[in-house]
Amino acid sequence: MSLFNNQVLQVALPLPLRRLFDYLYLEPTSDTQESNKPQQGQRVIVPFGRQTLVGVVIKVTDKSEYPIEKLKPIKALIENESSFNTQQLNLLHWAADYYKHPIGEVFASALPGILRENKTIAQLAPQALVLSDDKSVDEQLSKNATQLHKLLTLLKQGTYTRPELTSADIKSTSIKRFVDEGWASWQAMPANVKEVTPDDISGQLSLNTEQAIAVSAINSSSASSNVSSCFLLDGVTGSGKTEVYLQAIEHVLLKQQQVLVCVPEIGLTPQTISRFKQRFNLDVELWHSGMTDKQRFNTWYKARNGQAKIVIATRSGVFLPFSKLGMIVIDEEHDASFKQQEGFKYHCRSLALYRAKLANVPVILGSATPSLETLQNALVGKFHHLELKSRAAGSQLPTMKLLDLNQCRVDSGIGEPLLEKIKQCLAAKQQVMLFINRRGFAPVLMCEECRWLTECSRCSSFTTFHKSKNLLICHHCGDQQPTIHQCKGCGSTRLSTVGVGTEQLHLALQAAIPDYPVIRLDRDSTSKKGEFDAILEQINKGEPSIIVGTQMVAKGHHFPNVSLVGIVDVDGSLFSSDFRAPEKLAQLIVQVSGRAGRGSVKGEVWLQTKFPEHPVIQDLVNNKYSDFASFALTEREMLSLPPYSYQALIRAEATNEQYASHWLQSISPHLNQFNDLLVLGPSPAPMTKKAGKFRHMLTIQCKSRPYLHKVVDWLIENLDSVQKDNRIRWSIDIDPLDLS
DNA sequence: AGCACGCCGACT
DNA sequence: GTCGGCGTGCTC
Repeated sequence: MSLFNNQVLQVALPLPLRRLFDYLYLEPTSDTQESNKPQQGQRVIVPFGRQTLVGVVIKVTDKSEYPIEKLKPIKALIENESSFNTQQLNLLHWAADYYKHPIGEVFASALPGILRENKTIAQLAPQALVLSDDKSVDEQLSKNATQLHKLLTLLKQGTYTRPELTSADIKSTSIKRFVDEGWASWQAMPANVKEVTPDDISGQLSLNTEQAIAVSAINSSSASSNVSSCFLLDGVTGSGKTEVYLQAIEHVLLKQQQVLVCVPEIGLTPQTISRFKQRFNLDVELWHSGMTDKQRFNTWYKARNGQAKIVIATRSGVFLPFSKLGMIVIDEEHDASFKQQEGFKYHCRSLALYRAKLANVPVILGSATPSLETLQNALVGKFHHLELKSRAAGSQLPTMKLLDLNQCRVDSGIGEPLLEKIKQCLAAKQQVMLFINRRGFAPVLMCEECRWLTECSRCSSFTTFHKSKNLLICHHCGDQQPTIHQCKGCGSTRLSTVGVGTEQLHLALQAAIPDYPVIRLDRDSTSKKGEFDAILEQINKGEPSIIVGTQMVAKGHHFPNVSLVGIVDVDGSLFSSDFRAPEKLAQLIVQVSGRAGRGSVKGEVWLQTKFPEHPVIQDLVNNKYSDFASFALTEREMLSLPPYSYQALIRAEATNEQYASHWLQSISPHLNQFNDLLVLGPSPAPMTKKAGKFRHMLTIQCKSRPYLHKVVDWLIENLDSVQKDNRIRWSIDIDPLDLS
């Protein structure tokens, strides 16, 4: 069957299927209709089974693997232009391939929600009020209609969106009058790309030597456009990282390019935004999940037409359609929220590095506590390491105290000396903050007498106590042993679990210290909108109180009256089944140290432990983060853990507990054909929230990243034929951060 | 993922 | 006798 001029479109649909679907594109026959040549990246409406979907054209060709007579024609091209620029198309293909994720979902996740529907970009474009050519407005306006004259004067200068008019104190009745009389009309906002001049920038701070070196290193890299560079801006709290960002950004803006600033989910605070707005008299746009569809579209639109000079975004900002991207900044680059945990499990930092390479522009990764991955890249010279070691005058570090829980009475996880200290602080009208790591909590069985811990006999990690099954399970290799009741070191029967339950802490404190409020701050207590702000406001009153929180409190918020910080569950991190737990703990400690003791009172940070002589504990108390990091890197290298190896994790989910682990077990033998792989598991993951679903996982580890990817590609290609079982839901996580 | 078809249990 | 449970299979 000949297709004449008609073409086949390979279309990516928003489905969890790792394939494209072919459709016919029938050339419009009528001469009156303008011929829209389909092209890559264009959105199309297609019939799919009984439903109608919005897809993205991936390839335009003239043949199909599928019987051509069975192909359906597309319903329509949504518009006559691609929804993605070349850089995005390249990025998204790479991302789908690297993360082994269905390409349709990858493309869908890079579109603002509203464009996943049958709507054209033009019809959604922000509307601006434009003065009509008719010059008679002046005559028709009565002299004393001051409100109307005010609007007229504005419109003679340019076009304005409704919010802009509102903020210029224009009454909506005035606007209505102009539209009704035909003096002005709403039109799709023209690309209003203004040239950035030095006048748009004000309030630069003077730099110290380290900052100046950093700024000039970054600026000279973006000056020579053929060298793309990545910088690790490694600066302690208060060392002025933001000023370095701002001055590097300034340089890029003056070249008339755009800047993307990625921040952690909770990092988008009003303080951050206002710092940018104060410095730059330009469009600073936002991009995060709390925005409405319309707001998100507007940011997307302005990134695309070049009007947005700076976009401050959470992780998905890396997909925005910048027309002239000049630099990417990833602030707090170690933050785990840059990795998406659900669905398309990409890491914003990795995609930013690739995108910057495509655009030939620099990336700045900023942190006071760089991830070991990033630090390793700096060590081997892949990233330029810029260090800011001197901190601004006036801020002093808090004192670190180790509380040996073997030496005191402990009640509900709080050692008596800490409880006393808490009471003292409250009496002195100060605030106390207590941290607890709820995530990744896995109880390890420990001997109370000699502090021996239950170890896995097959690998060097500790086993997790599963009370319900009465088993000791190694979450690293999946090995299961019956629970022991006697210590293998000294024979004692006094075995207990390491780590504190979280729920009781809040209650126990309330009971122990009834005269002061105990404020809980975590995901559970702040799920509703506005709740978080209300709690923050209460804390900011500065009245004596105890704040109990997870890591989310440590980031970005300044509580001026906190003088004591307690980290309740240090041991849980030391013996966690997650090899990254000590790294996270070290980052947390540095972060909370920046929170304790602002103003006149010198702060204290207390760490509670039953293992005061543990090398990691000693390192954390006595040394800087950089010392801890190099120690930790050595250990990772010895154990061949990331970043000295690469991991892919297969998660399987089923309604029956056995299905998932059996299925994964049957996968393992097929991996024997590949050499130099370490296959760990299957091991159980903690139960999902959805009742009745059981999850297990299998980790594949390899020293070569390309080889690991080859293996995973083979698996995906063959999983269904080799091990067909549709009672199983499986997913792949490349470079997993959360091993639970 | 949807959305159908399909074959067995407790309802008017 | 039907409504509806979710197992199975397909979508260009």
